[in-house]
Amino acid sequence: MQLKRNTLQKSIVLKTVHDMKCHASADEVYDVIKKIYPNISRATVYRNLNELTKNNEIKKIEVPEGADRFDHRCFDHYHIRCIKCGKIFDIEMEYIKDLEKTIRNPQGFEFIGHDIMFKGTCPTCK
Amino acid sequence: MQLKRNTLQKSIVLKTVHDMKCHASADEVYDVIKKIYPNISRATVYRNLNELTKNNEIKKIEVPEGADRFDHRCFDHYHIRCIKCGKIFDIEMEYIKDLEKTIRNPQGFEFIGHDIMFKGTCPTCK
DNA sequence: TTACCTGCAAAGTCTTTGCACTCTT
DNA sequence: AAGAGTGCAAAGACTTTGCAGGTAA
Repeated sequence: MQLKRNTLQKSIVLKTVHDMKCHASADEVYDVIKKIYPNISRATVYRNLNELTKNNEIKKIEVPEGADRFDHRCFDHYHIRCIKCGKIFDIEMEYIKDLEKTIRNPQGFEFIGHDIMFKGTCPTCK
Repeated sequence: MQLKRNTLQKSIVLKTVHDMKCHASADEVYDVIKKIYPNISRATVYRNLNELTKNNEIKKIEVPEGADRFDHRCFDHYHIRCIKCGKIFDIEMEYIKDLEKTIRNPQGFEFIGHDIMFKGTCPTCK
């Protein structure tokens, strides 16, 4: 499915995620956009972030401990979450394509993929 | 830290998680308890689940897509989440103790551990 | 006795949704 | 013109918290 229409709001959301170059939450994206486009609605930001994720133009990182993050890098990669500041960082590690194949699977699950989330302390918080 | 006091509520919460032998959410635990102990408060269930987690008597599985789950098995292990029914299942796979050691770590993170969450379809939903 | 725990209700965080209006196509 | 997208406010899902009263040690 493609974006059906090109609205100003959609392109601003995409551009903002790309420009931020970090793992921003929907609200952080919203706050940045609001400064240059004060009438945008939070709901519109959420809707567009989700649609851009579906279309693979950005990547959603789902974080159990808090708000989901949005990443301008679309390829699969792993993350670490700092337990002190809560920020998400990229991990420099090859994506393990075949991880699913190493699993004993007597029940017969159909695997689609996996995420690895490391926990730790970032250099700033250490 | 240990449980400081043994209250009826605490022991019921622990017993219920053990007896359920599944990856129940806090609300599912609450619903079961409510049948036999109708006056218990949801807040008490949440508080006790969190305290039991801290004390390593149960294990909290943090799920980005929904409510956290509580597991009676305390050792580290991985899970799969069915994208259709949302249920969590155990994965029969060795915990990779040394995963953190394989990471290029020029920024100098301090690693504490990791979680792997597989995605897929369970036998029932397939 | 006293500090911890409980029940209750309210609030908090993050996200989605219903609705009427607007704008792309 | 049609219907997809928007802004707004409300609601929804999940969880935590403040407070007054209750209870284990």
